[in-house]
Amino acid sequence: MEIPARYSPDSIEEKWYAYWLKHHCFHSVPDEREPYSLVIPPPNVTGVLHMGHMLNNTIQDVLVRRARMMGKNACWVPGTDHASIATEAKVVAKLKERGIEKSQISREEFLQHAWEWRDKHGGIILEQLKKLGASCDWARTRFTMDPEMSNAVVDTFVYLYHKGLIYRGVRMVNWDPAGCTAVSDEEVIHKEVHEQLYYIRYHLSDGGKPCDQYLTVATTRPETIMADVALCVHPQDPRYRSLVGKKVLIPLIHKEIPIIQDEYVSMEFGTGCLKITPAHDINDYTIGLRHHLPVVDILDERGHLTSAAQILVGVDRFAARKKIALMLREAGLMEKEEAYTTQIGFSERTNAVIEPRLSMQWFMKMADPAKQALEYVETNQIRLIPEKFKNTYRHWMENVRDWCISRQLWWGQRIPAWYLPSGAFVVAVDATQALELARKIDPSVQAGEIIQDEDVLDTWFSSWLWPVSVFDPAIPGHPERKPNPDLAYYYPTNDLVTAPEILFFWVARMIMAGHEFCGKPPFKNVYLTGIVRDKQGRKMSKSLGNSPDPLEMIAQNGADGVRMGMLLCSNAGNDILFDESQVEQGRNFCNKIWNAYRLTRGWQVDEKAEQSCCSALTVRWFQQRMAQAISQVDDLFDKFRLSEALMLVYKLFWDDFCSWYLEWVKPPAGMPMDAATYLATNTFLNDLLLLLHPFMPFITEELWQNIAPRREGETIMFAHYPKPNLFETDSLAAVEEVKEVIVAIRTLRQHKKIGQRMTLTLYVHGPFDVSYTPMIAKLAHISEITAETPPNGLSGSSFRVGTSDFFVPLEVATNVEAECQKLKDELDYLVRFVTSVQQKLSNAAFIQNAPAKVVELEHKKERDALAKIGVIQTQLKNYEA
RNA sequence: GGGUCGUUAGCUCAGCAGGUUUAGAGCACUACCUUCACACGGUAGGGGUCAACGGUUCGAAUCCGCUACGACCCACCA
Repeated sequence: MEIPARYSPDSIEEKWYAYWLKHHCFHSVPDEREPYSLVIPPPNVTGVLHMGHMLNNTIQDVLVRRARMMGKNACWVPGTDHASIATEAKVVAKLKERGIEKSQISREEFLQHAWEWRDKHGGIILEQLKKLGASCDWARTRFTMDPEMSNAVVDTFVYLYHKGLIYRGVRMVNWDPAGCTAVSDEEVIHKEVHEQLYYIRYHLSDGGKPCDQYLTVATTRPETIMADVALCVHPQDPRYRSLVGKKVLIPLIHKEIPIIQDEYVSMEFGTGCLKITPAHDINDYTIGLRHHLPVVDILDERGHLTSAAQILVGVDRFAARKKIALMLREAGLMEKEEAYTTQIGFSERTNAVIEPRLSMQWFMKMADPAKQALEYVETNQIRLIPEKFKNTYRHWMENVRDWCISRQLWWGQRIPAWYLPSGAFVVAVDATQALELARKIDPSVQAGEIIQDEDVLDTWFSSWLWPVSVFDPAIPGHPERKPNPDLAYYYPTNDLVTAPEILFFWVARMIMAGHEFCGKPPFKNVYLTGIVRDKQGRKMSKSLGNSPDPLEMIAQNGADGVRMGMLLCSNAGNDILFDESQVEQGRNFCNKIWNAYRLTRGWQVDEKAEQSCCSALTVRWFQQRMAQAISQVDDLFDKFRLSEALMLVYKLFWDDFCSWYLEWVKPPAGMPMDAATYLATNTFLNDLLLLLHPFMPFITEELWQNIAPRREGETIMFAHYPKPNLFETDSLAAVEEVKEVIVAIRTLRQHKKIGQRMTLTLYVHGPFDVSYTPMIAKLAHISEITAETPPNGLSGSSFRVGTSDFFVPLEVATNVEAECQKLKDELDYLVRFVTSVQQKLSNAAFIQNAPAKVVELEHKKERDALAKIGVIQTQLKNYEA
């Protein structure tokens, strides 16, 4: 049986994923076991896998696989999000390519296209997750626009409306002129931009004709001057006091507007004179309300000037800005222009500059839900990992504003409100119920006369129900609803793994919904991953083209290698500077594991052979080491320190198991091995595979299947995760000293150019436990270790481990001068060190104040260093003699 | 403008209820080695005044203050 020297993942990964699916290993149904549940942050239905997903889902898979092995009934629910604005934008673009404008087709036709698009591209991302090894319960896959999921959303709306938490009103909202929709505050991203500050002259009006006298106004948005309804100055500003109450003319259109005063205006900024444009600025809007000013809206939904602007009608706002500036210059009304840096809001989805716009929208009151959502986190009923996000979370929850939940889109759950001809409206789960309610207002109303609201709900208004609705879509609004065993069993879920950027969008709102509908928070731990960045620290994005193709990476290095690469650099909450070399490290590790298996596979067992002393000692040591490592791993998992847990297992396998254990027990080439050691080695390998499985599911399954006979359907996924045992730190420390001795002898050989084959004798003086001699003998090629004093005049080298001196007789010519210099340097260093320790010890305050333990430690340092100095001095003397 | 977090080897990070650390790990690097599991390897090794300054303390990478730089969050001065 020939096993290749290199591990090749592709066929193996495919084989085991199919096997797991075939045997329904990922599927979970409620039973008497303790549940462990986790819901996927649903990716956009038409999205493709990027590095962020890779990281996020690898972490989830590690958690869920470990829980499963620990005997819990683990359930990881997958699914996708309809992502209303993002998907709608994609469909609109797609239709445009085919020469179809959204405005030319009906809502129904558009939705048909959208569903076609979804059927074609939806779920690709879930297929990609399978390549990663994700152990999702695919039978439970949900989509936020599945009929029953949508019903839940509608029910929720109706329920909250009747509870008084949802209302409709005209408000200044963040308008996305590219998406032609309102967006919530959270979907606006502020960026610093370099703009111009224009200083524009408004001449005073003399009965509609311009006087010579003028006021200068500084603005970044000259294209909105046509929407001005007043100029405003500070009441205390002496420059303008006499002008208040007079009128000025808007440049270019010569419309007369008043000069008013308001304390809002800052006297220091610009000219101290502010133009008031209520329709296009939130502050101006509030000032306008205060002074009962009219609202002149000159922009349409796409950000083009309307006829209300009188000039440049139909021109885009930014083009208009340039043109107006030009016209003002030509008219001699532009006093000056200066560079100006300011923050501007951009749409998260379309990257269009957000336009403050007055419009009728639906809102949800957030004050009360936020209070409860904050309390869960403050009282640690929900743990944020890392904890630093608590501050950010608190700040947001304490300053939350009402949530604009309506979107002027078609792709999504349509708002369940119906309007009567009179303009009154009713909120109901469907048209039939709506008609009933409508007739209570106007008994004469007919079915065809009530019209449903054209808008849909914000995507987050469906995803905030996710941890509830995936288990039971029939949420609230149904007081008579039946108890649902899935919800009762799996809710609340255990962990949520997501990105900090959606802590407010999604996590906070899920907490609110969970509380509202289940009376309990939806999860216990929120693990916030970092943003995946490239080596230069730039966010990985499609537009930058700096994101490696995850599937390509898996094809190159195997899913296990990629998972390991992701995990190694993923400490919670910090951004991840991703470097493909880490994936290479993962791939190399797979190969190491593979070859350790190859080695043990090749061993012949001799039932009659006695276990060697060395092997017995080694097995005993590794038992201790395993026990220690298992409890360390448990501890790291409790703290969600996944990358450290993986590193620990990595070193356990590579260093402790391969470099030490296997080398110690390895029989000489062609020789058989005793049964006891063989059995122990297999057990260790088995346990190591179990520890590794959550991180690297495929290779561990492959090897686990091979190291012992398995029945069809059996899988490492349900093998019992190793439990921590007690271990003796003393014997572990003893073997650490053994390793040190071996390393010292190896170093000696290298420096003195003594071949590995040449056996040496070792003299030891001190408390070193000589019962470990066989282990040293094997790896350092020592023929014997003796406690005798070496005969006088014997040449050789000495070293020190712990508090024992070692001496190796050597008859090799040495470069005495170089050797002495090296020893002198070392001596120098030690003398300086001892001096500093002694200084500390001679400090009365230190002796008085420091704990006895610390003082004793310093004494020990002194003793050890002095002893080392002694050894070196003897060596030097020997050389000089 | 306000706030949060960070700055430890070339890189990514751990250590931070002050003293068992004369600051650790992995990767990268250097030298030697194709020796019978693995060159996607072995053995050995080099590398940091813990961002700067000041303070508290017998003692500071660890606590406090300030500065610089970086990241993020929040915010209606046009």
